[in-house]
Amino acid sequence: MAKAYDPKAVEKPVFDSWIKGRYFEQQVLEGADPFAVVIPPPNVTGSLHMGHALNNTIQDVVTRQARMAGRPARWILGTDHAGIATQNKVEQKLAAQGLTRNDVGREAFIEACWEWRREHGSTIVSQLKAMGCSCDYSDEWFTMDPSYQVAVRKVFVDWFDKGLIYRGKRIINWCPRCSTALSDIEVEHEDLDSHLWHIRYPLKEPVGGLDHVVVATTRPETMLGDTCVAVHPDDARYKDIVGATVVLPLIGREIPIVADEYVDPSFGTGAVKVTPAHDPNDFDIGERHDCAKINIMNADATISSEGGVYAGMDRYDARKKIIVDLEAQGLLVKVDDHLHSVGHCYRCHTVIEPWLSDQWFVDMKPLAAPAIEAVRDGRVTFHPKRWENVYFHWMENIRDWCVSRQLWWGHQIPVFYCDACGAMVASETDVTECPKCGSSAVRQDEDVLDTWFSSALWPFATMGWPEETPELAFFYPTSVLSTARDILFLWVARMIMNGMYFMDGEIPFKDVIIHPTVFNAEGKRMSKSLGTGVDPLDLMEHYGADGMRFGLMLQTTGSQDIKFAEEKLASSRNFANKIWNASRVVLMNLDEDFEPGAPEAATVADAWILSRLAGLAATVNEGLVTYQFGDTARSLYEFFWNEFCDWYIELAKARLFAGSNENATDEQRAARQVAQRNLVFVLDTALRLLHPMMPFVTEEIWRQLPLPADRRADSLMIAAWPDPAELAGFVDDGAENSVAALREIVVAVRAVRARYQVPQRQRLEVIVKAAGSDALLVSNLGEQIASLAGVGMLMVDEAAVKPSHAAAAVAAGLEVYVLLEGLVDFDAERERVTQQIDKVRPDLDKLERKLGNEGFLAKAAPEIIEKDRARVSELRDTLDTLQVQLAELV
RNA sequence: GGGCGAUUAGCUCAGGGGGAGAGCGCUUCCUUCACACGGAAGAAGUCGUAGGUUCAAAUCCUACAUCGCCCA
Repeated sequence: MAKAYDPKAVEKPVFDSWIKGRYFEQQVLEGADPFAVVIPPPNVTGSLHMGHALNNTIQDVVTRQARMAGRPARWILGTDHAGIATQNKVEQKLAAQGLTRNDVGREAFIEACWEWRREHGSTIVSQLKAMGCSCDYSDEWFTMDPSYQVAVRKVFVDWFDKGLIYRGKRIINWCPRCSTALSDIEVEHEDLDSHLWHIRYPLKEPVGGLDHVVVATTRPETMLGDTCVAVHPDDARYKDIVGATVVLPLIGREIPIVADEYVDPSFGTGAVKVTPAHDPNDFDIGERHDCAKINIMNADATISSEGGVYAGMDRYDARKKIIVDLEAQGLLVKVDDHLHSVGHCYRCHTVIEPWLSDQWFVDMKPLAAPAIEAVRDGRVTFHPKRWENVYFHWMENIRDWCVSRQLWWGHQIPVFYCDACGAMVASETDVTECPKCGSSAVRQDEDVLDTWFSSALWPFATMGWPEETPELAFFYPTSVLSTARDILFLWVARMIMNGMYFMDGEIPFKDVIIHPTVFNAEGKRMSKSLGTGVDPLDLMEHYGADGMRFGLMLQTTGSQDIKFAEEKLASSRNFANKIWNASRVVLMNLDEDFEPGAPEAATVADAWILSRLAGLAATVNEGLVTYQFGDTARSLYEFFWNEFCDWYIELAKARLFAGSNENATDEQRAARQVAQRNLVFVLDTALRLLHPMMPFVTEEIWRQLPLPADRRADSLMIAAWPDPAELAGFVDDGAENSVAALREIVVAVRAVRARYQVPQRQRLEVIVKAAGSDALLVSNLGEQIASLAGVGMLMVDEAAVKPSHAAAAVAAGLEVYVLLEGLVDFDAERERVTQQIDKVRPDLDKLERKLGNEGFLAKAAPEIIEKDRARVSELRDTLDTLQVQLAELV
């Protein structure tokens, strides 16, 4: 084995061996308890970012654990066709040749999209492989696969026939750059510093001395499309002018003043201009008062021919010009500063235009009801649970979903129109002849469906639905869905609704993990365009895949944000190296003829490490099934480094070395073998527990371990998960206490050595003052204490008196004297002991006061009182001892 | 406006009624035959502020402050 762990040398061959062994593939296994995960399909245009790195590590950890625990585990892989994003990429490519999609035509454009996907679509999959993700790479899905198209069409036609999908002229969110409608949740709102313009609208005829009304607006340019002015019906200021007529400035259109409950009298002037074709609330007001809906904007956000002299101008140029013109006419009353929430396209960040157009909608309320119930009654559980409230809030206020997109790349809406008789039918197969009149003048709707419409089918369409496949029967519902919070509505909620609707009310997954969002070290959103991102591939280059994975797991706590700490990856890389080297020392100390065997609690050290191992197995098991990744990673780290490496291996060395000596006795040889077997057993078990988080280094080492036949497997990833119940028999509180005492004494002696800079190789003489069971304990641990603390002579004496040339310490409640002929610095010792007294005394005082408190004695739990009494007695002993030591330092 | 989260050592974060913890960084010592990606020993915190509940609060409750996210 190399002296240091080299991820580059290990990862590729290990991964290839997993592929070769086909361990990632999982067939239907009737009668077994399946474990399935569907990957949140990454955008086919995308490359791996930190969110993916974290999310896929989580999925791999739970999948690997389940697989080792014996469940048939399948992690279903694939990508999303990402309508807008892919179309943008291909349009950019065309633009480089001076072409637009209209130049090449729809068919050629779609072919270019497929071409793009063939060239770039596997990027992210290869990156998942680099991470070691145990997805089933032989079963890769794409939301535009032919069979997936069948599923999408079936869903659309089913809903269409049941009236859950309808076409309507509504205000939708229009992205002028992408030139498509978006759903409400694809719009990101951002508060921008803007203005509230107060504009005077003259009345056609004065009413009761009033000759105008002042409206306040954040969007003056839309006035071109105003078709009424609204006030609140109870607003005394405007009571008289309701029903009067206003002459719209710049345009000259006569429009009415209406009274509507929607108007907030306290906002602005209490009078609002109403533009039904350019604002959803205005649309509703317009509907109630039967006002015209005048669309003053083109698809590219320039002013349409309805906009008079402003026609053809960009919306913001028109705004400037309109303000100038109003001011010139004396109609601009004032301009206030105003913080305005502005919607932006989630794909390109262009400001959204609320726009009146014909679109397809899904009626969500009937779909939402059972999906709410499934979370309410716990069939679906969110982790952390608080996300359920966010889900409920959105689902209970759900609005209809605009699913049509004016794009070419995507699932074309399977609705066919007959130009001869005007019939409209939805069909799972292409229609070439009108089913009503037989005409062949039939054309398909030109729009495509929202990408999320297809990805909402992911948990069952990836199992072959609508075919009744064995996979679907076996693996659905899936076990866990892990994802980022920003697609809770876009995807998770819709999957639950779709799953329940099309799978006979069966949920698509039982547990939903909403993992933290990874921000950069400054707490800012990671963004490639802003250069604030960190590339997981770079991180793996520096720290290895295991280092990156474990470093991410350490940071995955219940918090909703991670301020990315690269130093955690560095310590995780060091941890991988530590695992490597600990394994090296174990393997290097095995003999050619080593016979694997069961562990044996032959010494207190053995009993202790086996007890700790049992505790670790329980902790890790519990941690992983409850998705406590940070805690679990910490437990593994602490056990392996601070217990196994720092203490057990060091303790075992004495037996290993003594037993390998030429002159070793049979007894020593036997002890060496026991130590060897225990080292192998603990390492074997620890590697299993570590494997889900650090698959590469653990696999590489594990294959070199000589194991008993019943513990072998072709790969660690399919070896048995340690069963906490089987290990529970090793729990040994006595051994844990003994080793705790041993550690305290060793540390105390080492501290003296460090304080006086006694060279490592110089043996020390130590006296421990102890009586009764304490004396027995220390005597029994004598050899170990001696070997770990570099002690040449250890004496346990009930009546020991501190020699004047000794440094003293208190450890495990016992006095420890370290003999230092001519070395003791009395002044320094006095200062140190004084410091210790100053530290102990306040603790003791506090505890004594507590135990003198009658309320405490009356109400606290007996075991707490007992524990505190024991502590007081120990602290008092310590304090007494320290005071005696101080007095002797003269 | 409503909701959620965060505030603990210089930094990044655990801990969630009963002895303040880790990693990194820092100080001192050590190339001893697993590991310097290492070992040994240390220093370092009025647990955001103010109230309250309790025998007991970093931990529970209520306000407030600051930062962040979501919804309208």
